[in-house]
Amino acid sequence: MYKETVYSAFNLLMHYPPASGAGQHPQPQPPLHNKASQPPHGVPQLSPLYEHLSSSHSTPAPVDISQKQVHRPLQTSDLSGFYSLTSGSMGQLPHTVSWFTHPSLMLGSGVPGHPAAIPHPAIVPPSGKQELQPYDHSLKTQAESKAEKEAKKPTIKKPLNAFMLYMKEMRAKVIAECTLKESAAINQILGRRWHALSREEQAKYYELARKERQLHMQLYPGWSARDNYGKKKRRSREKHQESTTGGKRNAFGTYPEKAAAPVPFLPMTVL
DNA sequence: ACCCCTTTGAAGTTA
DNA sequence: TAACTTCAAAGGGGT
Repeated sequence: MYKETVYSAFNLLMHYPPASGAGQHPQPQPPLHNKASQPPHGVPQLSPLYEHLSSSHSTPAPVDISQKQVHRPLQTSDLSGFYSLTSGSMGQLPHTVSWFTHPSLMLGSGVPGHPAAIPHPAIVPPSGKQELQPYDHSLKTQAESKAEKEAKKPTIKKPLNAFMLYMKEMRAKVIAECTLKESAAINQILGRRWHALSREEQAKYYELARKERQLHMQLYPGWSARDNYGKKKRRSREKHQESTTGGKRNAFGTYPEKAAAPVPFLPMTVL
């Protein structure tokens, strides 16, 4: 039973129907939450990463889920075993490890007694911390307890986009290449590197992100990005606009008018 | 302790 | 429908 679950989850991950339109630029992609939407344009066929996996990995025969009826939404527990089994070996894969190590895919919520039976990292308490000990709820009004109940609902995080996946994979490398530790500076470098990537290289991450969104949709069918709106404490809108939309985003989606924070001296290879 | 910074992209909201 | 806003990750810095 456990093995079956692991295999079916693995097959699901390995054999999502690839998108059509190979060779074009991967963006923009239509929203996947739109059920009527077509597969994204420009996303290549299964990336070399997955070809490598399907050809060399000693797994059961592939199952084409496009031909297979899915009778219920994929459950987190369906994939928990997958994570615990694969998280080690997948680290040796070429190109990237993010697909298999990304929190949204590290679905380890529930193999009882298994050392890897950790909560799904995409589902976190709203505060991101351990919950406090309960106290006397009878002292609260109904509205208060309802609000608290709502607040205690675990937060399902957004799936990572292509750039986030790229950052996750490359951050350690950039940090190793320079002495910087500050994430803001690292992210500036990663942003430049992202633009320096070829379309094919970027396409790999767009494809991963697309799969991630698909998996997220199956795991959490009713979830909407709106669910997390307002959960972060943010500074006042006025101040925020000042810093982010003081200038319009350019074609690259950045804010050219804004004075870029100086990046300390770095070797040319880093930038 | 907790928000800000900084990046891009997806998705939600507003006009 | 275009423009705008929010949130995903990360971790040092600032309050």
